[in-house]
Amino acid sequence: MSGPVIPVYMQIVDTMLERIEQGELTPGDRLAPERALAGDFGVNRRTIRQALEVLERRGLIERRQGSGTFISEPRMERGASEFFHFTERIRQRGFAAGSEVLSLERVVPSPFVATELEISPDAEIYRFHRLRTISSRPVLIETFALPADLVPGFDAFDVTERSVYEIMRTEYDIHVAYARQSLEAVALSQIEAQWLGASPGAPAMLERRLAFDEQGRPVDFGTDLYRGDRVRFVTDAATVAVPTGTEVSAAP
Amino acid sequence: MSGPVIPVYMQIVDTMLERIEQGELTPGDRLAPERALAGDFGVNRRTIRQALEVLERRGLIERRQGSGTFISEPRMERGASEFFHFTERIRQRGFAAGSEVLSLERVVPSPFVATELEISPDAEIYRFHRLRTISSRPVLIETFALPADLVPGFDAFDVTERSVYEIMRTEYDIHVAYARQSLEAVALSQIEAQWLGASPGAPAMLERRLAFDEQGRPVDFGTDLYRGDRVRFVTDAATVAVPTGTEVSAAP
DNA sequence: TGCCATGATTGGTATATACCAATCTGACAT
DNA sequence: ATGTCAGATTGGTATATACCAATCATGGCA
Repeated sequence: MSGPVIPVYMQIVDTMLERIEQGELTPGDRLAPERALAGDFGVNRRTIRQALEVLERRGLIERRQGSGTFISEPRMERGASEFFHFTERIRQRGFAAGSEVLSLERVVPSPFVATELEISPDAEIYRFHRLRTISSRPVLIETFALPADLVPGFDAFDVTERSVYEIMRTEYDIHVAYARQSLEAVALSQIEAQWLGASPGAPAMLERRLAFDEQGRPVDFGTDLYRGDRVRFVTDAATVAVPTGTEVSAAP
Repeated sequence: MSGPVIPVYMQIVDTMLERIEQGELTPGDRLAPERALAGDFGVNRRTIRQALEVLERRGLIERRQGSGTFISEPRMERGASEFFHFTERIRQRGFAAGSEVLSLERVVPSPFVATELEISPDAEIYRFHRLRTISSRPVLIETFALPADLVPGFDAFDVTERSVYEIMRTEYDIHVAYARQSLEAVALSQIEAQWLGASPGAPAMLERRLAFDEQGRPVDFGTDLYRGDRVRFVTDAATVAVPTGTEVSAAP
C-alpha cells in the first residue's frame, strides 16, 4: 500500500543525479563500468543500462563503446538568466513591460503533465497563467506548472512583480539550467483571444517548454502564447552544422 | 568480409520507415502488438522494443500502455537556427521529401528587395516559388530572390531536384555562409492556402531570410511559409547560439 | 626508443523468460 | 439501457545469459 511505484532504474537515475549534485561526480569523470554498477546496485546490467539511457537522453552523460561512460559538460548555454528574462529585454528596448496574474491555483495535474514533470499522478502542482504586456498592450500569455513539492508555499510570492525563476532560485535554491522548447504556429481560442485582445482564430506563436534544473530534474512545464502580430523571433543562422537533438542518428 | 554490420533492430526500423513511407501505415494506425511483431520478424520482443524506442525518439510513433502503439501525425521538426537541408532532414526521418516549382522568372525587383540585396534598382533578379511536400502533403512554400548578375543562366538548372544553395555552390562558386532570419506567426492568404491545401486564415509560420556568402554579400532574399499544423521548431538550449539566440522584439 | 600485435576492458546487441501496470472488452447484474 | 467488475490484451520493468565491436593497455620486438 506504499505510494507510487518508482521503477528501479528511475531510482538509480535519482541516485546518480544526487551524486552529480553532491559533486561526487564532476564533468569529465568516468563512471564505473556497467557491469560494476550492476553489482554495486545489486541489479541486472540491463537495468543499469536503462538508467544510463535516461541520463544520456538528458545530456548528462556520454557513452563511448570500448572506453566508458563519462559525465558531460553541463549544457548551460542560453541559460535561464539570459533567455527567460522578458522584462529586462523589453525595458532595454525602451518599452514598458507589464504583468498580470490571470490565475494561480494548487491542483492535481493531468497524467500527461505529471509524466512530463516526473512526479506521481496524485502529487500536486502550482499552475498559473500570467499576461505580459508591452506599453500596456497584451503580448503573451505564460503558463506554468511547478511541482508543489519543490516550491511549497509558492503562492505566497508576488508573481506580478517578480520573475518565476528568480523566486525559485532565491527562495527555493532551484536553479533552472536549461529547457527543451519548441515553437509552432497556432490559432487563438476564444478565451485566449479575449485575454490578448485579439480575434479568435488569429495567428499566434506557441512555445512549449520543459525546464530542468542543474541536476536535470524537470522543474517547470508550460507554454508561452504570443500574439502573432506583436512578436518576431530572431533566429540568425550560420551554415555550420548544428548538433541539435533533432538530428537523427542511430545512436540515441 | 561482409559489408557494414547493421543491427537487427535498425533493420527493423528501416522496414517500418518504408512501410510508413509507402503508405502501408498512416497516422493514427495501430501497430501490431510487440509480441506479434516479434513473431513476424522472427526476433525477440526485446529487439522489437529497441526498434520502437528509436521510432519513438524520432517522434514517429506513440506508445500507450495497455492500449497499443500508434503512428503519430508527421510533423517536420527543425532547430530554429538551422535553415539548410530540408530534403536530407526529412528523408532521415523516413518520409518522402517532394518538391514542385510554382514559378520561376527573371524580373526587376521592387525597390525594397533591391535595397536588401544591395543591388541597383534596375538590376534583375531570379525570383521563384517552390512548394515542398512531405509524404506528398504540402508543408511549406519557399520564395527566393537571387541577384541575376551573380547567377547568370540560373533558370537552366532544375530546382525541382537540386538544392538552390547547392547549385549556387557548385555552379557559381557562391558559398552561402550566414543568414539573418526571423520567425513570426501569420494567417494564410487565399492563394497561399490553396497551394498548401489549407484554409485561408489558417495559422502559419513565416520565416524571413536574408542570406550572405562568405564575403558578406547578400545573395538571397526570401521567405519560407510553413503550414502551422505540420511543423515545429525546436529551440532547445542544447544548440549553442548564444550570440544570435532567439530574441523577442516588439513588432512595429 | 618506438612501433605494433594481442589480449583485456567496456559498451552494444540479442535471446529467453517472467511478472507488473494500464487499458480495453464484454458478460452480467441492476 | 446502464453501470460494474472480471478477465484478456498490451506495453513496462526486471532478471539471467551470451556474444559482438570498439577501445585501451601491456609487453615483446625491431
